[in-house]
Amino acid sequence: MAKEKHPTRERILDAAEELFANKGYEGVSVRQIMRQADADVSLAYYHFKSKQDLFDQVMLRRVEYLNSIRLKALEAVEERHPDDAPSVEEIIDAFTHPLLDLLAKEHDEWKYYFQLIAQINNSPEWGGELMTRYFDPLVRRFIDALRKALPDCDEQDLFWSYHFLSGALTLTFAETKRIDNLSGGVCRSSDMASINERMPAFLAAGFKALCSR
Amino acid sequence: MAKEKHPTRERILDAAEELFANKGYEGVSVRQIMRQADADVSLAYYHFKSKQDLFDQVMLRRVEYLNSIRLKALEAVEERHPDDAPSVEEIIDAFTHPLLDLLAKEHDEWKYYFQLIAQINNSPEWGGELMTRYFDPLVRRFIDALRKALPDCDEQDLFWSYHFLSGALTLTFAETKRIDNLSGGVCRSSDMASINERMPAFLAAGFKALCSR
DNA sequence: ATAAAAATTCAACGCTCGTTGAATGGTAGT
DNA sequence: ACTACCATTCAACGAGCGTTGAATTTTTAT
Repeated sequence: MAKEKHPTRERILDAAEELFANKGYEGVSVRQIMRQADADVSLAYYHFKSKQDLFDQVMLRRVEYLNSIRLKALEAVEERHPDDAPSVEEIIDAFTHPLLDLLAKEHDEWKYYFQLIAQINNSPEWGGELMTRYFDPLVRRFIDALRKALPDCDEQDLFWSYHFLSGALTLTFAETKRIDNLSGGVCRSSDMASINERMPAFLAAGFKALCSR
Repeated sequence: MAKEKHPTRERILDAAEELFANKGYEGVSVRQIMRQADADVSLAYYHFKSKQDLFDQVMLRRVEYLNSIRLKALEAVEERHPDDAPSVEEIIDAFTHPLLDLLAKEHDEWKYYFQLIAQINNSPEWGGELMTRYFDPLVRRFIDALRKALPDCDEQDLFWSYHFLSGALTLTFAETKRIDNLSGGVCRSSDMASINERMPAFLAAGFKALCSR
């Protein structure tokens, strides 16, 4: 496993990320995290202020990079269309593709982070606030782009469409293997290439259907 | 509040349902549940075998009724089409409408149960297994109906489409208020009528787009 | 080599956790 | 009135919780 490559602080973040993703914030103790990180319990409180702070740092570690690559993907699409508006599908693809590509890598570096986001997005307690805090500016940027691509779209239709998109995307992150059972092995939760092929088309059709009623 | 109407066992289930939905299974203690149910801690272990059993009974209490009304809705749609196949939108509507109607009631009887389902569906740990156990027969029935409505659809496209549907639907259950913030008040998470108007059309367009590529 | 700073270890705090067993009250049938 | 039986209360168990302070080792800078 060669765990000793990383400095302690990162090993703690790695362990916390994986365990929070699997069991939820309350389902994991600091002691369990530090056991997995192979370090003394009190080191958690040397490197972080509290369990909650550790959780926050797990979230923050990756969120900026995530937002930056998604913004770049959107800007690239827009630069490809200096005159007209990009298609709905292109915009949605810029929103989802960067994430699914990270998940498609053979190592698990991003897997647990996205599982965590899936849980947060669907948590009545923290879902609204955390997702807003971390992703709102980027999401507004994408919705602006979609509004331009669908100039006659009612605002409610636009936001509800994004809501459906968000649900479909984050359930994909959870990788619960439900679809593996349901499909009898025809589909696999971890098969991001298949999702990449299908999700933007599926969602773009939904946007267009709602916004041109 | 007039809590004393219900027998103890139901009061415990009510309290557990609400607290599990808000904080997750591990985020709530049996003591908290019994405090909210206004009963002694040990009564939890008189009426239920363990905390896990209490959770299971919370799930089981409503799942049969849920499956029965959704099956009836599908059968009603099919009876309306004795010769041809029902439309994709009608089938999806039968899948979602009964649930959203329960959520639309002014009291909160069903709210917490659906929030719980939203969390479970997106939980890497239990999501696949629990959802499969409780909803698989019904879901297979609906997918069969959709397959008939989309006879040329590839199996992978069909299952992935259902996956996107499931994500969109369960995020709606979570009622995280994220869309309230994002839309600046234009949309409200609790506005099931608005979702009822839009979700079947959105998802049906997605199914059709994927299945006729 | 030495002093300062960073990282790690050890022991412990008060508290809550899930769970249990034994004692008590209430209610129905005889 | 007596007896079962169902429902509830009370007290407690060992274990694990988040967190802290002080002592110790390791690294860095002079």
